[in-house]
Amino acid sequence: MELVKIYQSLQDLTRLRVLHLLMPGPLCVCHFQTILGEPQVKISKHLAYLRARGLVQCRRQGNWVIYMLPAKPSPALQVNLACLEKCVDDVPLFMRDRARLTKLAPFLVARGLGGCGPARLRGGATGSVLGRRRACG
Amino acid sequence: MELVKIYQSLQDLTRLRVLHLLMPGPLCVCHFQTILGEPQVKISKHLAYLRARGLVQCRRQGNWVIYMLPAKPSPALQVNLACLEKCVDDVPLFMRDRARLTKLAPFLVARGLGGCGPARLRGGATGSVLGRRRACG
DNA sequence: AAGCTGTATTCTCATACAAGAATATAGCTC
DNA sequence: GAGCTATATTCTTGTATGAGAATACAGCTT
Repeated sequence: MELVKIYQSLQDLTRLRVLHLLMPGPLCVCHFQTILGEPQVKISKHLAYLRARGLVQCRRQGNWVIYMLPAKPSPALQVNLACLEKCVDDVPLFMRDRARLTKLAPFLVARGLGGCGPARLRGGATGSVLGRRRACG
Repeated sequence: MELVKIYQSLQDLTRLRVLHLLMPGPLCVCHFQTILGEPQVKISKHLAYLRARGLVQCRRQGNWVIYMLPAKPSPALQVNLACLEKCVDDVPLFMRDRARLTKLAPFLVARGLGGCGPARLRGGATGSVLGRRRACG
C-alpha cells in the first residue's frame, strides 16, 4: 500500500518541513540545516528516510547534494503534497521556514544549476575509511 | 502539531479503512468487524487509537457502540479525509470495503437511530469483575 | 596525498506501536 | 442476578523509528 508509506513519511514534523521546503524547488542539504535549525544527522537521516520511500530524489553536485521532489510523483503523492501545502498554509512554523527559504533566494538562483552558496551552521565532521553503499550518484 | 497526529493516525491500513468506511456515515463496531474481516481486538484498539486522537467519536446504543467522524472536524482533518477519499478511490481493497458496506445498507437504515442489525463474526467473550474507565457514554 | 567541507551511515538507547491472548465491562434478557 | 452479547482494556512480545554520538566518505583544494 503506497498510501500507507506516504502517511508514514508524513508523520514526522521534520519531514513535513523538509517536504514543504521542497515544493518551490530543489534544495541542498546545507540549506535544510540552515532553515530548519536542526542538527546535520537529523536532517540527513530524515532525507534518507524520504529517499528510501521515494518521496524525494537527490543528485550530487560536487560537494553538495541537492534534494528535490520526484520528477514524476505518483498521483497519491501529488494529492497529498497539495493537501499538505493547504493544511500548512497558515502554520507559523512552516511560514517561517518558507520565509527563510525566500531569504536564501539569491543563492538558490545560482544553486538551480550549480552548487550551493554560503550558509554557515552548526555540526562538523571527521574522517576515516570504509566501504558501503552511497546515497546519490 | 495537529497535522502530525492526523498523519500518525493515517499511517495504518486498518485505520485508513475504518475512516474510509465512516465517510458515508456512522457505523457500529460489529459492522467494522464484518466488513474488514479483522479480529475484534484489532478493530477495537484501532478505534480507541482514533478516538484518543479525536479522529472519530462514538456513542453507545444499548449493547452496541456506534462510531462516527467528528461532528465538527478541524479544517486539517476535513482536508485530509477528502484527500484520503480521493487517493483511495480506485484501490480494490477500499472499493470492496465500500461495496460490503453498501450490502449492509438495509440494516444501516435501521441503525441510523437504533442499534445494530444481524451480522455475525468470530471472537467470543468471557466475564469477570473490575473497575476502570470506559470509552463511550 | 593531506586536509577540509558537506553529507551519509553505524551504533546505541529509548519509546511508540501492532498484534494476539486473556480478561474485564456494560447493558441486555430472562 | 445469572448468563449472554458486544466491546474495551491489560499484558506481553516483537518491531519500527527517533535522537544523538561517533565515524565514514566523497569531492574539493592546495
